Amino acid sequence: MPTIDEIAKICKVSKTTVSRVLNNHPYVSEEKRKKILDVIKELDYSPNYLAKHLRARKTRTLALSVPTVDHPFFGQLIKGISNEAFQKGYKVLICQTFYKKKNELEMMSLLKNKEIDGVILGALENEWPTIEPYLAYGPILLCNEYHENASIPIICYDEFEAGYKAVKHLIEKGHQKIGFCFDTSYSQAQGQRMKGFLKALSEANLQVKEEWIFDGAFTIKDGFNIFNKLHNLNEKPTALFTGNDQVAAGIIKKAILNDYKVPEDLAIIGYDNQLICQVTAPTITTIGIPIIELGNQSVQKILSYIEQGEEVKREMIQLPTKLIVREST
Amino acid sequence: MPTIDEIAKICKVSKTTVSRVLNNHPYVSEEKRKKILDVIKELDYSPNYLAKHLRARKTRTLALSVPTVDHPFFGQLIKGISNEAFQKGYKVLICQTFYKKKNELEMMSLLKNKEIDGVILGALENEWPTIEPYLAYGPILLCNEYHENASIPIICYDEFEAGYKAVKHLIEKGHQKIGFCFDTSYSQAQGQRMKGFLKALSEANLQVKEEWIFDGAFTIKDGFNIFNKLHNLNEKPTALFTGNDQVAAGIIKKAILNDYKVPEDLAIIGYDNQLICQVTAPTITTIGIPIIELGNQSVQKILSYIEQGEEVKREMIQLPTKLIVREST
DNA sequence: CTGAAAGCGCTAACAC
DNA sequence: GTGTTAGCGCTTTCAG
Repeated sequence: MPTIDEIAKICKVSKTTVSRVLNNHPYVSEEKRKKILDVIKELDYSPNYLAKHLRARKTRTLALSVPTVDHPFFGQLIKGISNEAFQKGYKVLICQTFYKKKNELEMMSLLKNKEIDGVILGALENEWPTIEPYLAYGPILLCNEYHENASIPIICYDEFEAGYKAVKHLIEKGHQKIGFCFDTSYSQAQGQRMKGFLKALSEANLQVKEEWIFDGAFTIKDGFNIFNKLHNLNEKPTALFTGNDQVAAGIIKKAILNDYKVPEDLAIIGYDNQLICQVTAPTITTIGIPIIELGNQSVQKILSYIEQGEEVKREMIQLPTKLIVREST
Repeated sequence: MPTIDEIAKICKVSKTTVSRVLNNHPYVSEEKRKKILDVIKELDYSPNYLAKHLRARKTRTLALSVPTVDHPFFGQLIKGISNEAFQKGYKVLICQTFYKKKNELEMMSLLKNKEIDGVILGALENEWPTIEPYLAYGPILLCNEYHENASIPIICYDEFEAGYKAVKHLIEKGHQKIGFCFDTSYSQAQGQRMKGFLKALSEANLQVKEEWIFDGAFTIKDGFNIFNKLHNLNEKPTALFTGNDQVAAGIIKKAILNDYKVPEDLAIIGYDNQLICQVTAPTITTIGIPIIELGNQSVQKILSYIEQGEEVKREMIQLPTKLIVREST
């Protein structure tokens, strides 16, 4: 790969001039510009990323953390964020936390290394005080997560209201024994969702039993396991707010195999409105989330901080969700 | 963020010495090493990625192309590849082609820019001659794809044999009218798969009708559409090799809704052995692919080229697949 | 309009 | 053991 110096030498100009045509500066004679452009094309020259950005002290790449990439929700989130970033001329480095604090911190240190210009947290593993110091190195933003003390922009949706309306729907369907699932990361977002769940229950003078609350709910397989636990309970819930369509699908499958009638014996409500909701039997009632919009807004917000060079401040953008009723409730 | 110079100044040593302790070189007095380490920790110093790698002329990052990230197969592939690369101290930049030649070339140019050290193609959109020149800038490797002329390592599995055994299974189940689906990218890998399909048919003296071959088969929704097309046919196939579990799930759902008996009226075989195979009713017969292994081997192979600095050469590693029989056939 | 020179932050000969 | 110096490839003053 030729360097800018070689181009300059061949064109018998200084590298300054080459740099100027590369960056579309004015004040270069048409003649030289043309010649330089020709040689650039001929030698198939392309400027060195590392050198260019070392000089500019920025990288035009963002990092995005997710628990794992092979989950439909996060797959779509990544897709949305990558597209939007790409259109603005930024690249996205995907970092999987696998629910480990350590992996999250390793990503944060990319910010210190100047390897990235900003971080979008699609998950939050560490306590906020652990993350906060990294703000000194670049903007950080929470997407699809929530934290009460985080002094950064939060792009999310109203998890409380989503939890509330899901459970309210189950209650209206006549259920009194309602369970809840959350994934391994007990995030504040899921805490909010649970508060909504509890509010709906208490409004109807209902109680939860502790054994109706299941954790580790993320995949179809987790759904299988949760069903097994539920099935072994003496007093079983008759409805479950699973917080995740994959989990819902897994539970439904096992329930049907064990001669439960869904939704009569066990009503199930998912979360995310993934396509899988439409292929199970019965189909899955769920909460629809504007994933792409979540991604777009996150990118726009973080880029505005990066490009203005302002200090991030706490602000919260909540996107609307909707209840989508199908056969499982 | 402090630089190496500041550390040096504070410790009253040259930056060479600081660099030496940073890189664990010998020949630094214990005393100075200790002092330097202390100051580094105190100032929370961390070396600048851009500067370090500009100097070293490498980036320790790989690019991986996939059609789109929000598809279970590619999600798992990304996960496997990222993990393996990460363990070896490399980062991976995910690039989505969305089946566009242009996007693929944009990724290839990262190699020219020295923004990445190597490329793993998880999809192949352009013709091989278009890609080949980029070999001058770094190693390229095909993963989960196949191309007869590509002079690079190919980590794949025997698509021909997979197609053959899938269709053979359908024939053994008594089917004579068997259809085939492929996704929008008519890759050579899928070509191989189709050859296996055709071989099995011809061995049994069976014919395909052109209208039994469906393209655009990638998602659950595509499965819905394909079912609709099939349903409108005068002469319908009684079995379908869908090439994809999501598509299989979509077709099965619509078929059941339209009072087909699966597998009696329409047998369906998927591809990939995703968890979704286990939650549909009926469950899906499929071909199991060693996705993680595919990723591991790809990373190991490309890193060996990057680190040895050798020219890549054609070599093919084929991993085994297996037929997993469930209720849909 | 154009070029010389400085410098982004780091590593590695090479000398001492 | 340690420091001086050059240079990775680029952009940007500043002077002409």
